Amino acid sequence: MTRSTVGKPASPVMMDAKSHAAGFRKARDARRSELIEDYVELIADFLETGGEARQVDIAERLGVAQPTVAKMLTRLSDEGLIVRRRYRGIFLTDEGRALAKRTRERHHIVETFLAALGVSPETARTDAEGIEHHVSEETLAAFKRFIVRPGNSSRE
Amino acid sequence: MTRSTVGKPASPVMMDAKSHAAGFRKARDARRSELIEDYVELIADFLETGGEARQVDIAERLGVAQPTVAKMLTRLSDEGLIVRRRYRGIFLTDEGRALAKRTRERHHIVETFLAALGVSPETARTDAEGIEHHVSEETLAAFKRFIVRPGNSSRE
DNA sequence: CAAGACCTATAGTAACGGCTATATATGCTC
DNA sequence: GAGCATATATAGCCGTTACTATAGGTCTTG
Ligand SMILES: [Mn+2]
Ligand SMILES: [Mn+2]
Ligand SMILES: [Mn+2]
Ligand SMILES: [Mn+2]
Repeated sequence: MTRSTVGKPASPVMMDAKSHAAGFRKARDARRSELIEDYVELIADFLETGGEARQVDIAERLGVAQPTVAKMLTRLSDEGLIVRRRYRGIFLTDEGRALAKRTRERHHIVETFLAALGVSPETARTDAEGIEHHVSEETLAAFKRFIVRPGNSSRE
Repeated sequence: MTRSTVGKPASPVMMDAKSHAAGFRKARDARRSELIEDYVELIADFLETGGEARQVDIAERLGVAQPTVAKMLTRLSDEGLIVRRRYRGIFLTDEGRALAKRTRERHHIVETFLAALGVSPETARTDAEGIEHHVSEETLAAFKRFIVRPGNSSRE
């Protein structure tokens, strides 16, 4: 419609539509992998803290019902990230282990960064749980730099 | 590390299950409001940059199909955030406008923060689109502090 | 004012992620 | 080894967010 902007008070211009859409798309993609990442990371936690990764344990940790976990595990299994051994627990494939490693490192960096920024440990933990999935490599690098030398991150 | 037990190679302990679950729950809740926030913010952008907020425009910006927008708008309308005027575009209710304001401020702070941290404008924009929805008030305050005085964020 | 362009609505489908209820398999204990 | 407790699987439901295809309005323009 582009009605003639005569007396209008300097309306700022929106960003390029294509870039905007690309940003939203990326966020949607991240949303789709959030759960997978959390599951794989959690399973790795269980396995490496000496315990087994059983459905009931995972369900309790995530705060969801056991059948919800069962269904999700089918998806993880379909994607080749885990192996299920009935009544023996869940195990990670090589691919799953690799994803868990990356994911956990990223999670740790995000949480540590928030704490370094002055956020309380409790909030850092909570916020990191969601933020982690939307942090690009570049931003992650910036977080790392800040953790090492707070205050030296951007000023040249 | 608690290397008390013999043989076993220092298995660290997982955090409290209840807190863990609470964190996941909060992230899930945030996920449910992500879309609503993005829509309302985007509609406000359209309206305040002199244009109209039409379904086709919104669809293009978000990178989704028009019927997807139509359905989502029904939800926004049901929740009292918008008013639809056929062929005249979408308008925000008072409640919608209030949500848009909060959301946009938060978005802006997150993006500005990332840039201040040394992240490229492009990446800052992209990452902020996802991160914004998972940033608590406390973290937002920390971001603001950093923007004002980079490097002075974590001192008491 | 009629045609066509453009916008919106609706129908039908699918994947995902959650739930409850219930069936079945396994492991433990006596 | 039988019984019971526990873990897992399955069925069926729902809401959300996407899609395509298509029908139906409205606006503009020749
Ligand atoms: Mn995580
Ligand atoms: Mn997470
Ligand atoms: Mn936003
Ligand atoms: Mn967003």
